[in-house]
Amino acid sequence: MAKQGEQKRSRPTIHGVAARAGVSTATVSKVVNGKKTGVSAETRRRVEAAIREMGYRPNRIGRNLRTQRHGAVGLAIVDPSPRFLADPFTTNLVAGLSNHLSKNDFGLLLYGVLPGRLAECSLIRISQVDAICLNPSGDRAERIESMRLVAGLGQPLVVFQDQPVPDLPDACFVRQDDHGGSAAIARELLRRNPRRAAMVITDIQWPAVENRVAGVSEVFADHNVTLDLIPCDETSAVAITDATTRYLDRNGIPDVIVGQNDQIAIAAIQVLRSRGLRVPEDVAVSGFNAFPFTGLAVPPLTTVKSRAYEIGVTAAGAIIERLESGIFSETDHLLPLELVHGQSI
Amino acid sequence: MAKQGEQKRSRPTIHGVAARAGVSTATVSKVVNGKKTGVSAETRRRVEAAIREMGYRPNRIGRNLRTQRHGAVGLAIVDPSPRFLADPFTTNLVAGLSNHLSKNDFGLLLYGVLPGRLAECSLIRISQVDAICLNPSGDRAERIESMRLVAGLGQPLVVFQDQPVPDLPDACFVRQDDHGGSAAIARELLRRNPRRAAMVITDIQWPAVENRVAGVSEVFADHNVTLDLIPCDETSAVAITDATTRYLDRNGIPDVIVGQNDQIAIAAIQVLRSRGLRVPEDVAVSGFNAFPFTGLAVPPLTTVKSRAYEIGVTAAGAIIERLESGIFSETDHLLPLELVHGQSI
DNA sequence: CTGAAAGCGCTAACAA
DNA sequence: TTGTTAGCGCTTTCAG
Repeated sequence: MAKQGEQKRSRPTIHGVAARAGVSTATVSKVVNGKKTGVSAETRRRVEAAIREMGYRPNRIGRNLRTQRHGAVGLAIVDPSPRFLADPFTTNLVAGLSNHLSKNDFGLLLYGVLPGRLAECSLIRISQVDAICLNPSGDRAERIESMRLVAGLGQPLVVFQDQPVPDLPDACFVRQDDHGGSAAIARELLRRNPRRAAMVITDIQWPAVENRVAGVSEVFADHNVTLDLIPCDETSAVAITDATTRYLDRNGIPDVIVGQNDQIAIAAIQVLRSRGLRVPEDVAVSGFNAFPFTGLAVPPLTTVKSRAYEIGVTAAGAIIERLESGIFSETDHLLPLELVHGQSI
Repeated sequence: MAKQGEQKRSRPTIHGVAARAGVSTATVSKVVNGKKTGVSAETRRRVEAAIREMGYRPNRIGRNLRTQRHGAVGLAIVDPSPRFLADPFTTNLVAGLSNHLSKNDFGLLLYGVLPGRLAECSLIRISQVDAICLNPSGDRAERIESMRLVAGLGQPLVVFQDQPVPDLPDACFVRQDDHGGSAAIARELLRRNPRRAAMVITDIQWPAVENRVAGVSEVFADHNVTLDLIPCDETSAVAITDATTRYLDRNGIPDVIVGQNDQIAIAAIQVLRSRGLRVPEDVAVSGFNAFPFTGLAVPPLTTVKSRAYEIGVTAAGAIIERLESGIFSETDHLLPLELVHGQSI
């Protein structure tokens, strides 16, 4: 007696619901999973009532074991800082990914990983997910190593922002055209007929940074504009202003300053203004990303609108489709970017 | 024949390993789980060899089903915006929570939830985590409703930033002393002998905002300082500057402007400067949060250093302990805050 | 020290 | 339409 029906204050299972509704577990399962067919309206009502009364919530583990699906996607963000969500680009990407996944009843398992420690991450070691997303950093070789490590798990892989690696078996790349975007910025800057430009960039090697530098240097090289790179720790406002100040002290004032992102551009503008220089009259400055808050810069930045949120959404869509069809129908999603005209050039 | 031993290119299971090593699954399980006792050295070696040769990795789901543990914690962030990770406070909290959880081999399942839609979230509908964290918003009644909804699930609950609700059974509150911090800010502002103050706040009702408003108003009320509230959409720089501008046009220039956070304070400073007003000479301005990048403000903000990352870490610690001991040893963690002296007051 | 066996909660054939 | 049943991969008694 008192074996199944009288469950002893532990959480109700499908058996308890079945007993209460006077049906079999199979029927409850059909109702829970919204199967349209195979259950009479009357039975369905009884089951739904039992579910409500008992506060039954299906246990995902049982379902997972049976279906061999986890209903979750993992995201590893490789970042040297424990504050791996500091950049608005990343947070917008995560929001887009998470929202679109949960719309399809997938969860997002979030991991920040220090460079070189990917293999130790519990996402790789133990967590079971249906697909893994990777936001790699470091130089291209390190990034490829990360991708291969994850690809070796034999799970669908989505890589953000990096150039496709052709021989990864079950992988998909989702990125925006940072190269084209920064080339557009550079062309805009050419109107100032610059002779010398400085580009302030992070000292972390993100693929996006490489592409933005490449886009700018190619355009400038074609027009004999010298390009100096100023690397710094972009997470610290002081570090940016210090590095910029040091550059100006040593090299004099360039004709244009290219910010690798808007925060950097704003910091550069601060430095210039503190020296009594006017933007854009004396020095033109450009940003990158155009997230809402950077609209506050004075003067308004000429920048490029990044599409981080859409990258997340696109990735989620690709994963859902891959999981349903068994294959990534498209393995390289490249989102085009557009210039935002401000008054800083 | 060919039933268990010859597994057909799918991942090896504990049965395959057992067959190969010529032992039972129970023995393999002991070896896999590092049980020190109950397995002879010789047997252990054979099993380990089989594991290596077959590249066996235990399936987490099977283990979970048996142990009734999910190895994951859920976080629901209630936010009217789909960009639920826009605020640095939230992202720091998430980073701290995620990092400390994964250090203990727990995953973090992240959900952005629209107000009033919590019940529809799969985190709530389906049992898939060992504990739930809630970052509530809305007015106190709505927040309490959210808490009760989650608490009704019978899972350990951690609530961020809100005032404790005494009768929630298995819950723990983790928050910082926004009230005390903003009172400190207000006392600092009193040095300017203000008669009238304006506080620019978000139009979303976060508990932190309530506390910050309360801390400021109490101090000001004691000293007969009028306090006007200026609500606006803080995610948009333009909305902040518009609301502030409108206020100044209608009410004239207050003696001090209290920003509910640093972004808002910076926007307010922009507005004041564009009118030729000096900060702090003509108007004192204060911020809140002191995340790295806001050090860039001119003049440097007088603000309060928030401890979002530590809130996340504290919550993770509380959850781990709760899961091990069966009870939250402390149900209210209140982190003290400190003033950061800048030059904006 | 080792193995047989009983499930953990759920789904999906298949049978009725 | 509904129920019976056989597992999914694993851990854990308990008996040998």
